[in-house]
Amino acid sequence: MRIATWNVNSIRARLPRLLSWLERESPDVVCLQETKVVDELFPSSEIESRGYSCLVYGQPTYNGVAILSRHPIKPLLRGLPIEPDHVECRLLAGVIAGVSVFSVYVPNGKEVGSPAYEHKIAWLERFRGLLDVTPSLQNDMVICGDFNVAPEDRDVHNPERWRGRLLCSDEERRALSEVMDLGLVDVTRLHHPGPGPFTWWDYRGGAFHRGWGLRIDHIYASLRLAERCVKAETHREERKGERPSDHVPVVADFKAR
DNA sequence: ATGGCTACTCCTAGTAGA
Repeated sequence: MRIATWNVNSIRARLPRLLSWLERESPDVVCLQETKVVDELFPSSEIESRGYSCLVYGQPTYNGVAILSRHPIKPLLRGLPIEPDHVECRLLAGVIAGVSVFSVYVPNGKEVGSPAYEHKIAWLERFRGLLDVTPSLQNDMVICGDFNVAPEDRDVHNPERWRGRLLCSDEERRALSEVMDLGLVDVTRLHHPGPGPFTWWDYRGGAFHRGWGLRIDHIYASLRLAERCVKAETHREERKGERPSDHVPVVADFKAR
């Protein structure tokens, strides 16, 4: 089973690239973030014609998550329970072939210490609370997404320059590690000691060309599922060429039980 | 490096992203 995650930075802007990538890589499951579109305008028919079902949870302009699958999807969750009045489409989950699949888009945080930053930390804490009562943790579960956190220095092209800054601050890393401590495995790290592989490069300043990347997109598997992970990679070629997202896909392969 | 992209929208200029 091939499971992927990709922050596409607008599903409509990225549709041609997504479709050709789907045909080339044939993932079984794809978790998308930053789709930036309401559900009625999600390009479901184009994706379904390539053999995928779509589970979507979107809003105009901002955020938006989706799960594409070659196998039937049983919807599980849309958003964090008890969301405040301000709705943000950042979490979607479904069950696919016995695996609980989560697509998450963690808030960016804007600036260390800002209200947006506090919201990011609180969001991770609430997410932890949700997972803590999820029985799937003991079974087959995968949490894919843009976590907007580079967990360690080896996830950063220049750790000294980034130290303490947004995406790398101690508080963000601690909030994420408390989620991981519930019993999740970073499957990329099973196969790559680092530095990298990076998943995001700023659009500005030729960051990709200069190698100024971060690893902020992750595939986290429950202990039981992680045992079956035989391969994990990033598709950095998707950062090249015509109209790329600023993120690239992360792809993991799991052997059958 | 922190600018100097990119994509969005009921303000094509202002906001957000990371």
